[in-house]
Amino acid sequence: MPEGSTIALDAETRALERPRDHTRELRLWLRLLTCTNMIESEIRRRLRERFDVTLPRFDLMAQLDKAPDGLSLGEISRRMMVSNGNVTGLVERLAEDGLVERRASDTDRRSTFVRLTDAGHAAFAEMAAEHAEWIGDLFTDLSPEHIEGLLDHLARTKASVDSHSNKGEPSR
Amino acid sequence: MPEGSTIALDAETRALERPRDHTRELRLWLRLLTCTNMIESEIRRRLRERFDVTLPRFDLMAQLDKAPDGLSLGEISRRMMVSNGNVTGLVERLAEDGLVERRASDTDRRSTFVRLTDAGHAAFAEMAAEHAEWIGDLFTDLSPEHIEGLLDHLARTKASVDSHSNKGEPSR
DNA sequence: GGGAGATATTTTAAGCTTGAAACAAATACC
DNA sequence: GGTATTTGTTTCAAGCTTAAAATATCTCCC
Repeated sequence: MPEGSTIALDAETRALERPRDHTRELRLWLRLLTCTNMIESEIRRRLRERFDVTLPRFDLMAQLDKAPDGLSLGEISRRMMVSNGNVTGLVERLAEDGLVERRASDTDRRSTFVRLTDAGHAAFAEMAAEHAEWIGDLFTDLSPEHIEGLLDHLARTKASVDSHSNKGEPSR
Repeated sequence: MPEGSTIALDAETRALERPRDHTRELRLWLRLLTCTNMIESEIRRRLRERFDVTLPRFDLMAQLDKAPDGLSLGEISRRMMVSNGNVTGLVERLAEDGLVERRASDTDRRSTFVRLTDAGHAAFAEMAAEHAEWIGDLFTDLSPEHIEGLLDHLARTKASVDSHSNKGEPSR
């Protein structure tokens, strides 16, 4: 019973029937998820304990802090990788607390721009400083080489995921 | 003005006042989060489109699939790294769909065990097969060496995060 | 055996998140 | 110029998620 007895079409058929083994890839995905979840939970917990703020609120403020001229809701949504409707509610609650302010766009009447208020800037500056310490703290045991290696590996992982995601290609 | 003129105590004080630079660590955290979010969104989207199921439901079924004898709610909560109350509701909804069944523990009257029904096993098997393909697909561009390297790096990252998290140390 | 504390689960209120539907305004194209 | 499509946002219903408080049961230890 020689191995090469199947013809080309059979090989293709077999590829459909007997998928490759993805054990290592699954393991990698699981570990990536576990790492991220651990860090995220810890940051979330500390933000709540220390500043009584949620992670999504902090993330949104971080986006605005990097954009002094403000951002449209859609741009925030893209950068945070969350749905539009989500941002609407988040901004609404932050505005209630006086941390952000909304302003209609001059050029596009559909669009609303959001930016941090002075109070928002001050609050974020205080949180961001501690947040950076926490991250440094959690990664304390990692050498600079380890960090650079990971950054590189993740960049290539991101590229692979990116080019094999079916995102944004609905009906055409 | 020689550099070494400060005494030991000053060095320590200065360390408190001028925190180290955590730019690289922050960048790493951001990239880790982005990678995970991209993959998670894609998997979430495919699970919904293909099987009309949510990611948490899939994750819970995956835990039960690995434990033929069933798991207590608390054990599920630990393994999924989510709150107890979350699992209560998730199991409730899965039970309504006939995918899992609950049974009181013989030895501990506080505890409930959950396991997949036959329908649950069948449904999960179908989803898991495709899910594995998706992960393999997203990671297609990564060499085996890349994957192993990442697994190792992440394991050490996890260890660092683990030992610097203040989890589960309330009072005392 | 009885009380103190630990453990397993549920309930609750609040907030987060999503996808889909609905609108409104801008842009493209004929 | 007028229609068709795209783009920016909001609304909605459903589900997810959490922390904290409440309940019930178990275990330890004197």
